[in-house]
Amino acid sequence: MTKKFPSPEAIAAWARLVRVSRQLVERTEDALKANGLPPLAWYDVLHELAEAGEGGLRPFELIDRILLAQYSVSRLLARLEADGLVEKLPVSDDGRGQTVRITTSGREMRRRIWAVYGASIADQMGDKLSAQDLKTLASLLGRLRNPPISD
Amino acid sequence: MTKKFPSPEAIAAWARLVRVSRQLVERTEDALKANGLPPLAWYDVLHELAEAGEGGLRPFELIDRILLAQYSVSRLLARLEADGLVEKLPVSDDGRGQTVRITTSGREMRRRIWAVYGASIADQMGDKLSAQDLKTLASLLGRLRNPPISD
DNA sequence: TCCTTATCGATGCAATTGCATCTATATGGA
DNA sequence: TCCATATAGATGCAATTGCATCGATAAGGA
Repeated sequence: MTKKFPSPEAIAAWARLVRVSRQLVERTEDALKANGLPPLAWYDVLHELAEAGEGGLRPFELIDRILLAQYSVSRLLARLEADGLVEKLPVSDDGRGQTVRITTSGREMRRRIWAVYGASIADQMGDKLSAQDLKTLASLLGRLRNPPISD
Repeated sequence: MTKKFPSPEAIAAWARLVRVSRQLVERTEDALKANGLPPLAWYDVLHELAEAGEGGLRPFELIDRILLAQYSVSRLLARLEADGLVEKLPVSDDGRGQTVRITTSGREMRRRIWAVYGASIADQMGDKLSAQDLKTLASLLGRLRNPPISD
């Protein structure tokens, strides 16, 4: 960690970034709760698994994609399985592991969550900034990532 | 909640925003932990109280400034008090309430946290974007806020 | 004054999270 | 083959969080 201090612009941008993202996520979580739906993290997993298709994903692959701790994923999957939204299959060539696949009702739940989640994104982002501004925003944010995304 | 779907640009910007802010905050929290310092939330409170000066702040005023639930603030203040970083004073004209004031060691702790926090902001934001880009970013984010900030 | 309602802050309890560690299997070298 | 080490995933326990509610004081109207 370099020993130095941030510019006023960096501080202002940081504060905005942290505040705004918290507010947006919170509003979305509230909307989900209000509709009796599970938290965003569930969507993230269901989304990744839906993308992965029939082959499913190993839990450790999921850890890379959604950024959660190993134990968080382990428990999240246990809850999803208990709700019948995913199924765990033993994997032939690695006795330690398993493959997680989304079920039909998992896909159904994903759709129901998206109805609320997508609307929340539209309300909170699409309605506030033009397509051009959204691209600029994404690009600037991409440069903050680690590793940065140039696009 | 309007029933509609977000544009691809809105989805991309949302994903970036959520991911990047999570990553940045996480790295900062890790840096604090690595230096044996308390979480960011402590800094937020100490910062607000330092700004407020001798008069201190009522807990409910703190709730407005840092966006935390009432019970979170109540417990956070209890921990800060237990660590001698803040002190609670009865308030004369309202028997229900109290005034919270930062102590000398609270100011000291704030400085120590800032040494790490500020460096993290500089590393993660100041070094990645120009002052102009940081202003653009803050401005775009401001328009996502509720209520929006025009600047 | 009395009563109803609102506000301030704390807290019991259940659920969730974080940390450390565990079990089981895999891998690679002697 | 045997052993040391690494990786996959689960879990016990303590700390933290979220929800609901509580106790206490305040405010406002009848």
